[in-house]
Amino acid sequence: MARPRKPLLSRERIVAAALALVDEEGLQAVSTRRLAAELGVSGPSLYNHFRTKDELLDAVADTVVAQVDLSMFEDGTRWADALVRWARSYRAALAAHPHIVPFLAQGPGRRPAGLRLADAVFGGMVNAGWPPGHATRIGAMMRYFVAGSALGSFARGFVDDPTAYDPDDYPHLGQAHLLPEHQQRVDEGAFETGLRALVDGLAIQYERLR
Amino acid sequence: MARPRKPLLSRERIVAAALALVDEEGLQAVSTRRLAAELGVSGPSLYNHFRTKDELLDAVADTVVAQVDLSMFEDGTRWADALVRWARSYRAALAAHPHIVPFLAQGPGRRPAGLRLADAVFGGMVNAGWPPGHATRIGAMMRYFVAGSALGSFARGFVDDPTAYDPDDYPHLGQAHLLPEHQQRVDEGAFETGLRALVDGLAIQYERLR
DNA sequence: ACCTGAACACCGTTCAAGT
DNA sequence: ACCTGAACACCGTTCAAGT
Repeated sequence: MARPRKPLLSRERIVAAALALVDEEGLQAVSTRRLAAELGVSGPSLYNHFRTKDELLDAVADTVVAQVDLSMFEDGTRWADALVRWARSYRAALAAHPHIVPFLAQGPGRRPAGLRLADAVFGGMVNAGWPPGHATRIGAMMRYFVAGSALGSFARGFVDDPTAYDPDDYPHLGQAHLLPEHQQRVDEGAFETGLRALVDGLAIQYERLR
Repeated sequence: MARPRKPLLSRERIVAAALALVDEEGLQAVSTRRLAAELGVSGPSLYNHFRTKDELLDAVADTVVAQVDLSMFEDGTRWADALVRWARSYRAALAAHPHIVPFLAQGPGRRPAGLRLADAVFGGMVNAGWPPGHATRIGAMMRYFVAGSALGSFARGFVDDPTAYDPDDYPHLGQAHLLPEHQQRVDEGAFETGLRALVDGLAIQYERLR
């Protein structure tokens, strides 16, 4: 076939196919050959659009982070409410694509959407009266919490098998085998509880600064 | 060579070598052939001791989690102080081996040390008077925060290059290029700030239960 | 510029063969 | 039981060749 008159691929098409594959079958399913096959081309074709597979995954990660709503840092919302709304949007964006989170959580690097996110939360906190050092730590701790919550379900981390929890070894885990079936309620409840606690705790620190 | 009179390998030796390799060169450096070479044997030999590479990594993850101190849940420490001490030990254990965290954060599964940890924190919170549902959420949210903080440095996620942060695009990131060189202070400060906020926020919820 | 097949140096895992 | 080499079906990436 060689070069077609109209390109078969584009960065956008490749990223979309890669994200679909990550979501359906996990990060390890994304091989250059497999991804190329989904797109109807041969493996090396991808290297006309991305220099390495890592650069491709960077682009995938950035489209996920680009979904996070940042408007609350510029529309006059008070800082504590802004953090809550932002954290929910941030978690929703990441939890929709959990298999890319380990990759994405390595930091923004040079990814534009990651940097915009860091810029927005830092700027929002500074404008709300937090000293820069505190603003940095708030951005960091929120990323810890959100990335950790999207990285893997707490509830689904337990096996769905009562015999896995010997009462002699684990006296308090008698109900743990029920966690997987309540996955969404447990994980969202824990996220909301933690988010509430984090923001309440920050409010105490904010008062001390006055 | 075939079978030696005394086994060349053991699960313990394999796990120790794998952990060293993960720490020095990252998870992707741990291939069966490479690991076997470090141990002076051929690749397939590992399959006499572990059924799959994943089972081997499970064992590596479990030795890391086994380092976490759980004594504060049984020595009469009050719940809030116990959570703080536990979280610090938990984070220290994971942050010492950051490359295994994405694997480990998928949940305890059937790993004994992971289950002991879940059992201890849940039992500790229930014994302190938290209702079981709250105790579950506390365990989950602490895992989110600790795993997220150990998964990747916040500070090192930024590139060490002033020109990477165009003021037109990122008006508040003028100092971001300095973050990597203060990595430890920034990350530990953010962890301590977040931990304080989480526990203070939980204390408010605890009061409401009375 | 953008695709191809061939090639290189790797993977995880299975298996028959050796002691 | 526990090691080996050979083999299978994969990897990421490079590169010369094609239009």
